[in-house]
Amino acid sequence: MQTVEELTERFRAQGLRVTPQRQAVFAALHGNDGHPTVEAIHERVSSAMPTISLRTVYQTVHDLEALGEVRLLDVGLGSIRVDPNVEAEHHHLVCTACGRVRDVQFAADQVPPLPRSVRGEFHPTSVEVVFRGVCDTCLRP
Amino acid sequence: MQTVEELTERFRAQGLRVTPQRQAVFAALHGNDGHPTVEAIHERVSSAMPTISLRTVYQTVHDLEALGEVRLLDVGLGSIRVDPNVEAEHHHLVCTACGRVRDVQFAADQVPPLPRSVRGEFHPTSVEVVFRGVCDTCLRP
DNA sequence: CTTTGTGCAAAGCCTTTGCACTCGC
DNA sequence: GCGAGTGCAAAGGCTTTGCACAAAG
Repeated sequence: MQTVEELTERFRAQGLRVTPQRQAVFAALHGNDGHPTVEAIHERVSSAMPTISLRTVYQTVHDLEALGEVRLLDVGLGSIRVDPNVEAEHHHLVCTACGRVRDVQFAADQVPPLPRSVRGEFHPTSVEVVFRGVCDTCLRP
Repeated sequence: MQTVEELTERFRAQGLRVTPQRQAVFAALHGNDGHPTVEAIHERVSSAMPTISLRTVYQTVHDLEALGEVRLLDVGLGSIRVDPNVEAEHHHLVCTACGRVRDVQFAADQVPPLPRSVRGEFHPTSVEVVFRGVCDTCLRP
């Protein structure tokens, strides 16, 4: 994801306004390699800006998604995860014990292609590989 | 998924009771190669048994999952999909236009392995590959 | 000044749950 | 009969939305 300054410019260029609240959300996500829930972003930003509402975070996150600056993941844990890593194609490891989501890269030739059996019948725009299991931290307590 | 009779026996063997409602849910799923939502199963069963409640469908579906007779998928479309195909390992094509989910098989050597970079740090129990895109039916109207 | 963003609270959607009644076993 | 299953309706998460006020451009 881009820096706060870059995002400020992109938002303005799109006719979107930039507020301190939005910049606080930008800052909370920039350089973050986690996959926070909207709630988690809200909590984090709240410490510096106690009146920010969840609504503002949801809207900012959706605007960021529309600009392609984040991806919103639904890994089946109930809440949406915000993934600020959009530069590199990657996939995910989901720990079913702690709910943490971790990125994992695939070598280009390891990304599964659409099987021949359905080529021509389905026109994919993206592939997502999700490994579910237990992370090391949860395995040895 | 197994037949209504087989499921009846398995349920009884587990100390679970078998009611006409549950058998109606079994029947709605057996031999179904779709991925209905709980709501869709409920509607379908309702035509023959108008008083069946959503609660009963949810509970039956969860019991089926506990016995490994169905898989519950969350493909990020809001509702859970019930996948009666548990015999063959397979993956999914999700049409972002109509919401339909279709099975797709991978050759054994095409299923992506956990990348070397994280081996030893994560202990997967399952891999899920989801292709998102548009199905043929939606492409040409 | 116009228009978008914000905060609050209420509503929506899907799923789960409490309770009393029913009915499998 | 005992206890799990059922139906109804209410409650629970998470996300979205209506409204009036605030503030960016």
